[in-house]
Amino acid sequence: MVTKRDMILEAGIKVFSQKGYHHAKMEDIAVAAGIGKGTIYEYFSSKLQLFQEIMEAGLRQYQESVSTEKISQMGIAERIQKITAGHFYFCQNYKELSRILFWDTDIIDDELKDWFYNKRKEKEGVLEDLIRESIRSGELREVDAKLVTLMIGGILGQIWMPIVLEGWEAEAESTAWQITDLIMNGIVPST
Amino acid sequence: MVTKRDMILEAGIKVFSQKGYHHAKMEDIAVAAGIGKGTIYEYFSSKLQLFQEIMEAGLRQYQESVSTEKISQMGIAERIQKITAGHFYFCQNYKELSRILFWDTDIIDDELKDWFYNKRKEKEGVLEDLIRESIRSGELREVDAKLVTLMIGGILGQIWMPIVLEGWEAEAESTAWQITDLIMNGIVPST
Amino acid sequence: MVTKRDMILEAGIKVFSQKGYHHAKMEDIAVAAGIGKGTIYEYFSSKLQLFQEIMEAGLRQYQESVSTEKISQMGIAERIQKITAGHFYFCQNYKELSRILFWDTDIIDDELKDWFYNKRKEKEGVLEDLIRESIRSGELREVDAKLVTLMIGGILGQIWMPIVLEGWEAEAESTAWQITDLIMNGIVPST
Amino acid sequence: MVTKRDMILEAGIKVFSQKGYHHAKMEDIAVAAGIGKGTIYEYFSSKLQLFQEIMEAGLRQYQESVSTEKISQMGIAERIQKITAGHFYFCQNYKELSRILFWDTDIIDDELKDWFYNKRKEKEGVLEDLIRESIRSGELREVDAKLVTLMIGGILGQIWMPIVLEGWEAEAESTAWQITDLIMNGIVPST
DNA sequence: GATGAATGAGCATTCATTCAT
DNA sequence: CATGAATGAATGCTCATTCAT
Repeated sequence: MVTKRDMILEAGIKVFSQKGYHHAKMEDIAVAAGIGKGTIYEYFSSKLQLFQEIMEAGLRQYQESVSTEKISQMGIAERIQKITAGHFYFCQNYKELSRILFWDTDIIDDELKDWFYNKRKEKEGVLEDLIRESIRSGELREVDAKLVTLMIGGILGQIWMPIVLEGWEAEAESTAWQITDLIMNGIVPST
Repeated sequence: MVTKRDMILEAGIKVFSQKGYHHAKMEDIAVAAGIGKGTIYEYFSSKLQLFQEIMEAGLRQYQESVSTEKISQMGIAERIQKITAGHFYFCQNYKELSRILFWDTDIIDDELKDWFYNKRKEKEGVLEDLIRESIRSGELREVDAKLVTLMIGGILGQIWMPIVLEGWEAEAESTAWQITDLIMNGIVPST
Repeated sequence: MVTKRDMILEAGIKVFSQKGYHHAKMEDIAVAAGIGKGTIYEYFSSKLQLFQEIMEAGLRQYQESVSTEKISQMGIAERIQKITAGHFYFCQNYKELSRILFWDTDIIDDELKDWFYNKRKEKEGVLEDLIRESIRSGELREVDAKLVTLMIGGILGQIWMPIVLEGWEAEAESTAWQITDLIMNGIVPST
Repeated sequence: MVTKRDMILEAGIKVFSQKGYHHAKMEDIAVAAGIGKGTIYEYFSSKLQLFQEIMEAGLRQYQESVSTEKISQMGIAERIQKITAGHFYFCQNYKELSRILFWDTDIIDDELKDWFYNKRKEKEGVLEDLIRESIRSGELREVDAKLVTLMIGGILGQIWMPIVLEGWEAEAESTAWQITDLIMNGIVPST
């Protein structure tokens, strides 16, 4: 069942992603949700708190999309492909939400900023450990794990743009494989 | 000579990068520039225009840092390394400015957003052409030029973070080479 | 039998006296009465009307406490003592109510203000007549009846404070006699 | 010179005394002062702070009006007369201000309330000491100093009403003497 | 040119009141 | 009768911008 709370969250995602946090008026969100302005405050204590909830819920959903934990017997290439494909799916299916999560990282509130930054670091930490592990096992060559993590993170972050802003309708699975290939094998011709 | 206009731009960079566009007050900028609030309006017509000028000037300066046009006889690896190193230099030397350019891309104004997005596409177009050219010449294997461009762009964008937020003091030249190596040769062990 | 209406009045007295008219929320009163917010409106048409009813009922109750009409054969000193003692009783037994009546006379509504002011004038009129009568009969010396009325009214009004705010537990009857003595005989030593 | 700050205080006194704290809008005050809404905030940080300043300044001015400290060789009767006359003057000349100080003691802010209450207690303390002293010296008979203090305070508080609300234009000096006479000698005929 | 006092549009939030259940 | 979710009018406060000096 779609609760009124969900309707507000949905409306918040739409309005925040279109106008950004500061230009989004509570009234806009209320109108988008088809309710009165005051009703929002029955479910959320403030504009900031509504935004935070959207961020948290969005991040939770995103985590699920890119999680590879269930399949622990996976090689590093498969993992990178899974993460990439999951990211693709998420961006394509939750364009507005992904806009909020990956693009409009404005300074809204210091605490929120820190929270979000730490979430990101945490996520990167997992990936970095994975890479370090793969180097140790010989699956990967002796590369700088931190740099590789940044590289992968950057690619994912960048890919959001053409998908959401230009409506790039790439096929997630195969494109994810292409990207994985690039990361794994580089771009020079194999000798 | 440092004109009063430059002082304001400088102050704007500092304040905007610390507080973000919306939390930066014109008065803060005036104080940071050591002048009166009204004086800013002698040189810039509005807060938005001041911000735009900062963006434009910043982007111009950035272009110079990462430009490889002068040395046109360069191989693709050298070019990627030069761009990366230039990016590094820029981020390390203009931390505040780079924060504005690469991080706080809030929805401030639709026109500004479009303008900035187009600048980025333009820059990417140059890189994409370069890659296409290199594929044609056999320097690179048959990869998706667009994906590779996104990849490189993403890496550069991501690298900003640890430098500015965590004070990562990497040696630009050699780190740029490491990154170039990753892009060129991937991360799997060479067979 | 305690009707629901009475419960609301009771709750209103408590909440209004604790928070004042403007800071008292209808919901606070509903909670204090152990009922739903909407139910108040079944018995009172508005917040203001609820307040008015409390004032009216309070004033009626107060009138009874200080009334000396039944015993019309009473001397002026006895009357003053009775009024004072009645006032004492009322303040001690209905602290919250007396706070509303004698202290928080905020400008809530012009009509209410006028109504309350007239009630007061009316009450003072009775006292003033009484004093005038006593002067005529020689019970009192040739004093300004209006001033004496103000004096007595002021003393009663002031006495509320230490009782309610500081929990002054004076014995009503004897204290009322002391006050009467002060009013009657003044404070200079008898020659 | 009448500064803009003073104009705002003046306007605040007028509007607060007419409408009460809660019904007074910042815009009303601005209009009354003939200035823009935002200008008030150049001089006062909030509505509450503006009100506090009015209270403080008013009380300071009141203290001066009723002070008898300079003339320490005064008998108790003269003192009471001076205080009463000062109170009269103040109420007649600063009707609006006195309305705020002596009448609309709404629950606006707990801290403010406490502050005001303490000021009052303090003032009463001085008077009470004075009375106790006069009892010791034999100027007054053995009365309850606290009760007498309440009595005098109550009379003064009450006198405000007819002056401000009904425009009672009594001659301050002589009326103060009448009141003093009542307090000193009571209302019964001298034997 | 330079200034900063003055301005008022704009917005988050509160809460008395309504009404469908 | 009783309820409480929904509402929107009302208002304190911010800050980009103006303009008299």
